[in-house]
Amino acid sequence: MSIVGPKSKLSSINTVQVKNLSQSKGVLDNDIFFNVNVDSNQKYIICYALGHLYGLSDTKGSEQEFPILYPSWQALSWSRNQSIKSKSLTYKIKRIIDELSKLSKVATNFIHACDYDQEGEVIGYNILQYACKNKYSVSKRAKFSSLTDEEIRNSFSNLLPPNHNLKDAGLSRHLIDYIYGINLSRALTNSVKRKSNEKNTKKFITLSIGRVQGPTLAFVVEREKEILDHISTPYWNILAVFQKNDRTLKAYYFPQKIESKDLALSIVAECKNQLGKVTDVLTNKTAIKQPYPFNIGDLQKEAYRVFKFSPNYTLSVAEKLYLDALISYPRTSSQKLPPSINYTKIISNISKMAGGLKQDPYVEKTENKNVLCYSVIVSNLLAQKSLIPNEGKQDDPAHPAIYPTGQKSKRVLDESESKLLDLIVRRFFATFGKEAFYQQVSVTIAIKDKYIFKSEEKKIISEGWIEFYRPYFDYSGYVTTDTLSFLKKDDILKIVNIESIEKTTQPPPRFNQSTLLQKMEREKIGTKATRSEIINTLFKRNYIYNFSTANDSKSNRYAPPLKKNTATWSEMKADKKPAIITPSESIQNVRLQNDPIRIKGSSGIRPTEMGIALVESMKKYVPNIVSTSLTRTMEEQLEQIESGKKPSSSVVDQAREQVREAVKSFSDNEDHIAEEISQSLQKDRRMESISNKSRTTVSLGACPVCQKGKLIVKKSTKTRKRFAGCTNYSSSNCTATAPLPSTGALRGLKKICNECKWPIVASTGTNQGKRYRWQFCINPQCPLKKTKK
DNA sequence: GCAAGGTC
Repeated sequence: MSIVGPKSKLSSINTVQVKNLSQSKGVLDNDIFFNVNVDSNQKYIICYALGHLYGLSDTKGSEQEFPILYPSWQALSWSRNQSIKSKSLTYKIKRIIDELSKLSKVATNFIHACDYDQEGEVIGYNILQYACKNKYSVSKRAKFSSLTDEEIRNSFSNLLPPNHNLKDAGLSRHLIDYIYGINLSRALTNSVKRKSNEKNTKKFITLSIGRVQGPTLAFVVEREKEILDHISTPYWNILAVFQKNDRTLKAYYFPQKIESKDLALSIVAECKNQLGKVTDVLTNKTAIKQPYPFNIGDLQKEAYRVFKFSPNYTLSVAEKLYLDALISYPRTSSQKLPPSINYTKIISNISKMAGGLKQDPYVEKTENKNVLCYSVIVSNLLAQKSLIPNEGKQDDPAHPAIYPTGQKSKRVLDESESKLLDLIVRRFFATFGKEAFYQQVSVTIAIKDKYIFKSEEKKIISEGWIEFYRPYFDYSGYVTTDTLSFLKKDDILKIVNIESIEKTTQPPPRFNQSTLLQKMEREKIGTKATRSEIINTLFKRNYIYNFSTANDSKSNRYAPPLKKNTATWSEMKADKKPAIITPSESIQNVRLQNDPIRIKGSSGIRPTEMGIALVESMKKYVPNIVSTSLTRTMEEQLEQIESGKKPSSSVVDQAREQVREAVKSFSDNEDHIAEEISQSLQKDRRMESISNKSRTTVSLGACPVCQKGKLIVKKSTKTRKRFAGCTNYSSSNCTATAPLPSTGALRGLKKICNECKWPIVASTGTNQGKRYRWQFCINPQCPLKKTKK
């Protein structure tokens, strides 16, 4: 038998030729096992894994003392923390493990054919050890990197012994991440829990930190510090408007940035009412290369840019498209498209799938004639002499870049799915297109032979691939009609207007989800498949939040107190314990800072007070965990394990020792840490409640029970569902409540029910895609409702 | 239940 990695691999093994499955019917689960003939006299039963089937866990039953330094491998289907969402996955894992252990009893040989990398080695190792009962050392290893017939056949006829070093490196990675992550997360959570027990506040939160979470959060905190520390300094530009005959053009004084106002004003005065002379007109033609095919990171960045999809959302939508066989495997880092995927076939298939289908949203859109529909692009491409994609440097041992399969969808895709698929299809087309060109005109104008003004503009002169990618190409920075090329050298121009413009230096921009992801990629933390998830975790933990400035039309979301010179920030600089803020002071701060205009910098991700407090505490007590150096040194050591220069035990023991020390310094300073974090937590909560109050509450009408309060829409802290409750709940214990529909807009109608006097409410709903409105008495006990029955 | 890493 042999075990390959993900199920997606089987489709390529299929190309080796999957033999008739009937012979195994009734014996083997055909969903899981495949009978394969690799060469004439060898038969294999092939099975796929679903990523990891086993995971590290606090050893069952025996409660290990904290910190947990010796976790053990358990089947993932047994672990308790499976969310409802992944129940079917848990079930599948269980089935695969069961089937594998049954089959392993009668198998004669074992071949490990997962990805030939650390994680792949561990996946297969665990299956061979636990499901098949200690078969790793007797197993053989198939090593192939590209999934071609030839390579797979080759690897099966040249099987290798298992790579113990690779396996050890992989197991160590798991152990180190677990030991650091679980123990420090628990230490954090517990310290805050103890603190809140003291104060008798029952609210309980989960905190977490890890090798990737830590540095990622630190990136956001450091950037925020840079922004708030930024001192704006003024500088000046000089803008002149020149005229020749009836045409005008704008040009900036060069060098553009002028540090002193006096200098700027004197230049303006010198140039006023003078004539300008064109000293140079330069015309350049530059190519705009075709884009690379998408890997997952590039897709996430592009989908963020054009649709504002979060990276995590993009991955989830791409996954759906993949499971429906509309695109290839999305979790890839490759920017390459091997010819074996058959470009021509895919391209012509896309043309077939186009004909007015959902997949080609532009086919009949008359309002946007500039966007080409698939069939036009396809005939365009097929008419080309050759089809060669413009590939990027990045590669992936296991998968090619993301490409559309050209298959028709069997179901109606929702809006996001259609959008993402269209993006992938057009990107795929674009990589095969012709180079585009723009023309750049640069004009230099001199006044009194002394003052230089420059103007330049770019115009696309040959669209090439951009034609295919039109709805998504970023045209900003290009002009559609040029305003400069009419100029010739030695032309004399009149100055129509000249003025100095005051500007100020700007702090660096805040990260958004896309740029944070790029930062993680650059720093090489996390993996292609997990980065976006980790950003999501930081949001979930309330370490970071999206902040929009007043300039953004979108919601002015809750902005926690963060201002230079508040206790937290001065503390950050002085590296000492924060001063206690008196309630009145902090409320004032809150009000001031809740006004988004008061917060410096651009829209984007900001750390919450808790996120800042966490990074600051960790910097003091476990600096490793918020620095990329942990990943760096870990990777160096894993390499040494892999090359046999170091035993894994010494590396893992070192991690154990470090965590033991960290946990100790943590408990020695627990009071400080807990104090800082719970204070920050309270600040964040206060902010949230203030911003909740400032957010418009939806009033449904007067409370019929206490007659004094109003019924408003509230959100249950437990179920997160909304319900109607009385505003006097906290002040005079009015417990009037009523259930509300979970979706749709709600509005009080200022009408009351004739029968029970409860408010009548209007709501909107959708039924089979159609919107409708309805009105109802919200009292669940209304007599009218009973008589109807 | 907390990590990070696979994947349906």
